[in-house]
Amino acid sequence: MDTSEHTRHKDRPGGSPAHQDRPGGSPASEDVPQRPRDAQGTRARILHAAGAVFAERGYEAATVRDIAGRAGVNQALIFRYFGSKKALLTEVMAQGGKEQLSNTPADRLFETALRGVLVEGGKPGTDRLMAVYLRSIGSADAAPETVRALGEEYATALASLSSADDSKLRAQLAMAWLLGIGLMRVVVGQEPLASAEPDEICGHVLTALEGLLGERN
Amino acid sequence: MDTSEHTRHKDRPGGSPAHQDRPGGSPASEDVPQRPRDAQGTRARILHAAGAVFAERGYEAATVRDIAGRAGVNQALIFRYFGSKKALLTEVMAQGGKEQLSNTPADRLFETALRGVLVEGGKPGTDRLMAVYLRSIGSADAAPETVRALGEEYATALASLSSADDSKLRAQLAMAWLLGIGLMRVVVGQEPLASAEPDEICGHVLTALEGLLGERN
DNA sequence: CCCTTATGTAAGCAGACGCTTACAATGCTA
DNA sequence: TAGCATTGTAAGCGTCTGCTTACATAAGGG
Repeated sequence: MDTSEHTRHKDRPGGSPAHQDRPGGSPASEDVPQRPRDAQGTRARILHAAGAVFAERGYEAATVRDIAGRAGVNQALIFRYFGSKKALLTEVMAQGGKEQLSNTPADRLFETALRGVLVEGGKPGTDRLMAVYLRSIGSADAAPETVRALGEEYATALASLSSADDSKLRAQLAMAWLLGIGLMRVVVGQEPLASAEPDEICGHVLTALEGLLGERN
Repeated sequence: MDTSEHTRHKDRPGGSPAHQDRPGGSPASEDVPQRPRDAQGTRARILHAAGAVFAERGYEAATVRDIAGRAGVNQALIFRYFGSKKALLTEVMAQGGKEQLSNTPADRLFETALRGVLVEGGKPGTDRLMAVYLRSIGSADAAPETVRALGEEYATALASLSSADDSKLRAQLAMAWLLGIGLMRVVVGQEPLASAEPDEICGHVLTALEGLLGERN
């Protein structure tokens, strides 16, 4: 069928040996103009590119050749640094997952996460972790496990807000809503949900969940 | 190293030439004991097998060889009857999608759909249409389109319950919750959500959504 | 009976895939 | 300068994929 559809970054054209300068807005860019043999930098570039490709195509449709091409790196390095494609996905998912959890008080956690989905999910600039989750959840078995583990922690934190005996179930229902909204916006793109203002969605959802999460019983 | 990750149904084991009689508990089995050249029956068997395989593995991970094997049919027939793997998915998704919509009054629609997800989604016996949606939504571009179209109709019907000016957005939020719950139960399998009683979940969700869907403003 | 059409089968094609291997640079240290 | 581990590269291996082709049956009609 298609075989084409996405731009094939063939390879570096001529004899120029591989280094292609700093790609630009790297974080806290050192003054070092060229670092031709930088393991950490290469690892980071691979991780970043992998996040982007997984977010765009999902785990199965993404290829290590695509990732290597986007990172400007030989694909053999992916296996040197990460071992396998699956391990790469796991690493991508693991990075940055728990930061929000430890930096946010429980009673602000849900709204923060929801706004994260609403804002971060769509823009191509951000790391789009949620898109990786949503697009890969059906295929790779690593994805459901990671989502389950991460969701477990969110739900536990969220459950502490309610003293109901089924507080965990309630918290998981709230998390499920969050995921569903992300799915509809990012992957399905259903209107008017996909273009609605985060504030409006937040208002509706938080109002509806008031009883579920906050009630004394 | 593994490269495999999921059980590979290698191929038909021995020299036995692929025929393998009527598998037994086929749905509403006609009395016809053997119909060696039955186009409609073959088509139906392929569709049924495709639904099962797509539901279990998702679109990308499912192979036409798997589907053909499960249907007890030569894989070339899949392309004769459906043209392509993607067209097969579309057909699988299209079947039975709108029946519920036309058979259910709007004010019972959401609960009916929700219970459908909660009951049908898990059991391996049923056709598990929801599982196909959830597992394939990230990969095949046919899936998001179908989900969007179907969700559009559900949301429109649901929106008629509210006279709010953003009633459609509200309805889509409700549908998103439904999808998210299905995702968490069927694909992720997060406990205690995955094993919770449909009645309990229904109660929580319907209570929370009362204001969203029913309110006069 | 042959001819045509519908149905099923066996084999394979061309390409993409994850991953490996053999080897060239590079930098560090002694 | 020699030795060595680290980092990067080119090429390909074996397998799987969706899909096609050439051919075997079966039914039906003249």
